[in-house]
Amino acid sequence: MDQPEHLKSAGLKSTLPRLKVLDLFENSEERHLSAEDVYKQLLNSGEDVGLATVYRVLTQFEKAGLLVRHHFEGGKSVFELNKGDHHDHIVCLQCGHVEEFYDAAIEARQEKVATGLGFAIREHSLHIYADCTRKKCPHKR
Amino acid sequence: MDQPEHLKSAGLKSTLPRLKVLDLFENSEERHLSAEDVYKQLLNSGEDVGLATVYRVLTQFEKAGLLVRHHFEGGKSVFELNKGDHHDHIVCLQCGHVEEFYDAAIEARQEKVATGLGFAIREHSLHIYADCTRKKCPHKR
DNA sequence: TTACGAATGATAATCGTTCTCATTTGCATT
DNA sequence: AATGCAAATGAGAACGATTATCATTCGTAA
Repeated sequence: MDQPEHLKSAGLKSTLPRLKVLDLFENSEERHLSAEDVYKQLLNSGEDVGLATVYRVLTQFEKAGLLVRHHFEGGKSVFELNKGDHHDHIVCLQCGHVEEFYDAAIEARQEKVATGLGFAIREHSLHIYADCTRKKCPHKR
Repeated sequence: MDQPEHLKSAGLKSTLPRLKVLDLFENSEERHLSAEDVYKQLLNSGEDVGLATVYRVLTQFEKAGLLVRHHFEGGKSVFELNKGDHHDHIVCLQCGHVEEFYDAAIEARQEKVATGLGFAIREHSLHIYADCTRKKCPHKR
C-alpha cells in the first residue's frame, strides 16, 4: 500500500499524514479532491491530521509532481493524481463529477493561435461546464 | 458618456457609483479589471465609492449581462465589458496582460467531445498562460 | 416635495488558504 | 536500543478576497 519511494525521491520524509493523503488519492472513488475533501475523509477514517498539514502536503505533492492542481469555478483548488498525461476537464454543474478528455486537434489549434499572437504557451486549462448523464446526477432531464 | 438605458433595462437605478464603474470599463485601457482595480482607479480619480459597493455593482452588472466574469489563476475575479461575443483568453504570466481570441475549430471540437461523452455544454473557459512579447512586458527574452 | 424603497458605505463576518511557533516525529548515527 | 537534530506536525492566528449587516443617504415616481 505504501510508496515511500515516491516521497523519498521528492526529498520528503515518509510520514503518517503524507502516506494517508497519498493512499486516499490512490483509493478514492473520485479522482478530484479539494483540501477540505481530503481533510474530511481522513477525519471520517479516524485519522487525526490537521487541516494545515493537509494544505501543506497537497502543495508539496504538487511541487513534487505527484499531484496536479486545478482551479475550477467555485474558488477552491482541486487536486488529482498525476498520471503523467495532460488532459482537460468537463465538470458537471449539477453533481460536480469531473470527466477527463484529451483532444489532439484542440491542443494543436491552441499552439497555432498562441504563436500567431506572439505568445509562448507555458500552460493552459480548458474547463467545460455541462450537465452529465450519470445515474447519480441530480440533474432532471 | 452616460448610458442609463443599460441600467434601467436591467432594473437598476442609475446611481453615481454605477455610472462611474460603467464609465471606467468603457474608457479604461485594460479591458479586464478586478474589483480591486476598479476600486483603486475610482479612488485615484477622486471618486468616493466603497469597496463593498464596487463588489455589489460588479455582481449586478454581471447578472444584468453588462459584464462578464472570468476566473483566471491567482484567485481574484476579473471582469470585462460584455461585447456579446464569446472568446477565450491568453494571459501573460509576466505582466498580466490579457489577449482575447476565438477559434471556430476549437469550439467545434469541444462540442464534439462533450456530446461524445454524454454532456450538454453550458459554458466553458479556455485559458492559456504564456509569455507575451509586448514592449511593456517585464519578461526578459 | 414628499415618501418610500433601493442603494450606499463602514464595518463585521465568512471562506479558503497560509503563516507562526511550540511540540512531536522520522531517521541517521552512536 | 538510545540519542540528537532537522524536518514535520497541529492548533490557532493571520491573511486576502469576497459577502453580509445595518444604519444612513439617494433616486425617482407620485
